[in-house]
Amino acid sequence: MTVTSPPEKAAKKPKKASRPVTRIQREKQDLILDAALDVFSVHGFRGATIDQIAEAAGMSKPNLLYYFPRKEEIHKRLIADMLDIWLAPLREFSAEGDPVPEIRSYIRRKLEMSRDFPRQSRLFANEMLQGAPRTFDMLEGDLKRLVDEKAKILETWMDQGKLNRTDPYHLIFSIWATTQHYADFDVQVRAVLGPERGGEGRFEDAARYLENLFLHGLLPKKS
Amino acid sequence: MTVTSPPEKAAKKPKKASRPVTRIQREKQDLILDAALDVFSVHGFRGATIDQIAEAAGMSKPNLLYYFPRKEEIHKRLIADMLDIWLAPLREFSAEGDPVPEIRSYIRRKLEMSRDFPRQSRLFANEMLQGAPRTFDMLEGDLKRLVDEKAKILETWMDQGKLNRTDPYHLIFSIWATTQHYADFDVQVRAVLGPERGGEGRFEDAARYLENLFLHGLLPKKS
DNA sequence: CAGAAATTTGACCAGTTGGAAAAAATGTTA
DNA sequence: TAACATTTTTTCCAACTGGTCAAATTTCTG
Repeated sequence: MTVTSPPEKAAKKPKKASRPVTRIQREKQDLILDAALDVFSVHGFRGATIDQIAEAAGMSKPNLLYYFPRKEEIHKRLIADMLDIWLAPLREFSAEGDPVPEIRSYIRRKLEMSRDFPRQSRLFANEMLQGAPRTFDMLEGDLKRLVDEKAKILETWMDQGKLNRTDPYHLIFSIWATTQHYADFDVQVRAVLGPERGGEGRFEDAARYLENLFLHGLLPKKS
Repeated sequence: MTVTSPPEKAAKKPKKASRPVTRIQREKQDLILDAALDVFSVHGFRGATIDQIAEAAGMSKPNLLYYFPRKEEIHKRLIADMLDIWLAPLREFSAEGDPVPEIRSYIRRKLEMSRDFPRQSRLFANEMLQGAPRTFDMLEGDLKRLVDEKAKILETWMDQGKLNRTDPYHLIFSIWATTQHYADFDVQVRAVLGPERGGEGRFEDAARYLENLFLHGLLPKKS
């Protein structure tokens, strides 16, 4: 059973000696990425269209495709940029300090990310909901290693009696979940809090509540 | 400037005396809804196609459209069904009991929902990420009222010294966030836990961890 | 300013999408 | 089983989709 050789995928793209990236290129690429973040973070990869992104970026579709030859290219780039920003707080989580300030500031930082980069959070959430088709390797690799490392730090603190003995992985999950909630479920949070309490102050309220929850729990000490 | 009268939208649909729904209708509708839940929960409304759903349901597109004349109809129905299931645990949250068993069982129940109805959770998450275009009224209405009511119960317990004084709204958010995380971010949870700890047992681990966190926090009592 | 390089545009295309219409097939029931 | 209602399939459509291509325009550089 003979088979005609499959059509070679146009080898990588020439990119002759990769030209030095002009001012216009940087500007337009940033414009596109910003617009694409708006669209992808709301509609996911499948639900977003190049036309939508081009319109949001104020340019024609072929013009956009001049900078990013395919839709997936833009998405890949956004995911990579996002992961960098997103994992920074966890990377800073250090064995040096004491658990209280360390955990407290980790929560603060993650909450600030939700406040300042909500679109990135939603982009990531969308990717997870879809089963991480373009991120799975990274989750199993870099992320797992990073979490394993930080979990060990937490366990050390538990051994030293500085923290209640508990599952360090689920501890990390619960910090992720509670902080990212304010970006991913923003509409719900606002709707439930109503106009008065749903303003910018909600992040300060959340920070105070979460610090308290994570450090002391809900039950009075002398229970 | 005269304008031709706009084309009347085909008045509602006759549905002559709404026929009594046959056996086949029920069966096929359930089949479609199940398939649609698979697709919508992963790709969101925009990202899902009728073809995909029809294929997943094992029928042709026009056949599917015979039961649900438009895509949005299916989605609307799924959202309504989901909200019913999803809010049941909160409705059961009662002022009668004591805070400890009440909160503990709320967490358990929400976690069981994430385990048993992950697709519904993701459908809801998708809707929130998109800014709740088809759910917003419900969030501001029914949901807000329900949460207001339960927040009052929590405040009563705080007044009685049975709970630490803290923000009851953010308390509810944190329970939602931590429990739904196991459905919405399932891939991530599994990837990070690895093959051994990422099995079915992860829900039991999570339940134990979360009960502990919410009741006692992370710091040892005699801090 | 001329020429080259970079950027933008308009026309186009094949495949997909949500959906309509009518004919064909299959139940249901008197 | 004939007459009727329900269900399914076939065919079709206009709009949208991701993407190509060559020509036109703009920007940069000597």
